[in-house]
Amino acid sequence: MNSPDAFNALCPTRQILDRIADKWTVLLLGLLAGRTMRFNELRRGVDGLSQKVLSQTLKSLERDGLVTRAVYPTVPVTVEYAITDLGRTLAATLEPLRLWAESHMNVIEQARADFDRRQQAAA
Amino acid sequence: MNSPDAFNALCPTRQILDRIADKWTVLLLGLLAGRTMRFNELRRGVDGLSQKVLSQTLKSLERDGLVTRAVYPTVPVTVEYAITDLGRTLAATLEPLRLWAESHMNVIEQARADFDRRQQAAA
DNA sequence: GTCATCTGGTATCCATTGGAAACCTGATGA
DNA sequence: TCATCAGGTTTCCAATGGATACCAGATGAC
Repeated sequence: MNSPDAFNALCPTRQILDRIADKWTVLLLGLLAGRTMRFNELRRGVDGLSQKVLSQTLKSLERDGLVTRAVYPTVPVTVEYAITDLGRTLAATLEPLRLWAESHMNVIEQARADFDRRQQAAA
Repeated sequence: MNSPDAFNALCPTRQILDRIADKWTVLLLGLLAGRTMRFNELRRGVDGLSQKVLSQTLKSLERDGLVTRAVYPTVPVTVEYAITDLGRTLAATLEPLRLWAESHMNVIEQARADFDRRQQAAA
């Protein structure tokens, strides 16, 4: 048995990395790490996330054992999504990513402006 | 000026998160954190990454100030990509992600098998 | 009685993206 | 004279993404 290696396209970790290195996953697990939430609540919490993609993303998170899905036969139906212990370990890994983006926003925007100006000058 | 918030679709951090939460970015910065590398060297290092996408990804990493690109007029031409200090802070944030994928591979695969079996049983 | 509303989805359609493969330049070696 | 190298760009097709419409089933407003 070979050791896991995400640099190898055939290693299962590659596909796992593909799923977890995803902006919607980062944001959804960020919310669910705080508390259990309902479908439309998640949708409202993550601006710009369509119903279709939310549904797909939650399904794959559930399949991977990162969240659980509970249906309550109320009217209208209530569906609650909760993070699992495994999901919590991933959320702890993903949170720094969101925080990095937020704290380096200005530096990145400056770098982009500089790059674009150089490109402009070269043309 | 509002504080950065990746949950808001219009915040620049959302777009930044979209770029950094990407499997190719994780793997490329993982390699470049080790040492400066050439174009085809990176391609060989990241199995399954096409030339087109490598070129695009490197270009956006350069624009964001995460890597630098140096061209040497040898024959054939030599192009070296090096990580920047800013890129190094991101690489440090992304590495745990790759390690998480590698260390939880078995748990995830087990969860998937369980899920699929339950789905099968329900059908 | 009838219509609009709620939830948690699917179904459909089109635009964007991704990957595979071919092509390109320009010099060099067989 | 032809193949080869690096570092791309171009082209083509398949897969994904997002916007929108639709669905069930009950409930509340009118």
